[in-house]
Amino acid sequence: MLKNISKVKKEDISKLMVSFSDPFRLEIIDLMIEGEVCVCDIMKLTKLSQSRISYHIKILKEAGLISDRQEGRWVYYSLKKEALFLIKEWITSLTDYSSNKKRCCE
Amino acid sequence: MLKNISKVKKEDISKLMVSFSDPFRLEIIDLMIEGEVCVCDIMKLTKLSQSRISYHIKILKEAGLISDRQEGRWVYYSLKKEALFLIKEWITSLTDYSSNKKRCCE
DNA sequence: ATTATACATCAAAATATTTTGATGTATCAA
DNA sequence: TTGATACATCAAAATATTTTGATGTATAAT
Repeated sequence: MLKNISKVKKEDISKLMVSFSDPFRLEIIDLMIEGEVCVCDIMKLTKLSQSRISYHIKILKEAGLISDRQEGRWVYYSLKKEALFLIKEWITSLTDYSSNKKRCCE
Repeated sequence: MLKNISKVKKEDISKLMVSFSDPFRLEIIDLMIEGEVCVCDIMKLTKLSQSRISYHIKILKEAGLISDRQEGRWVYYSLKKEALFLIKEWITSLTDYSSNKKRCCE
């Protein structure tokens, strides 16, 4: 079972996956691929309201997917590579270990 | 942006990610790593109710993460490798293309 | 035919997430 | 010190998801 084949904790994966489960969060994540963005950037590029963006940012932050860096009045958000690698590792363990064993043949 | 670096459609990813966003679905997915399982297997191994399992199975099926095969009264569910690879490809494009560019230096 | 098993589906209730608009806080510029 | 900007947070409303228990359908065994 997965709990045994991957070092990654299920609760961590679940939270990270929640990050990706919302289309607006995917949009925000998209914007972060190119590098740091502030809430104001996201506002300009997506037409989402400020508090709405802050809400989604909070979800991403609590999942551990993004980090923040304040610079004056601005807060710059960016993707945490380590979190991306964690997911990659997890999905890799899924693809590597998942079996095609049929029930009829065991 | 991601829409340009990955062939994978954002709606597909979002739906697949929803599959992983629920801890009970993660448990069910876990059981499928070893091969096919029926609802009755999941009932025995997780103590979730039958209709509850069927509900989650439906989500996984509609996301395209699992396939089903009927054999008599039983329906066997298993992970679709192609879906797993789709996610892997997508997360790989994220890790490969995401930049550490800081706002101060552009 | 009748009954049991395996599972799907449904409607209602319970619960959780998301959105909105208002207000709060910190930083900075005039 | 006043006003503007950038963002966080909050409570209420809107919306979506999940759970439950009941019922339905197909298969198979008696």
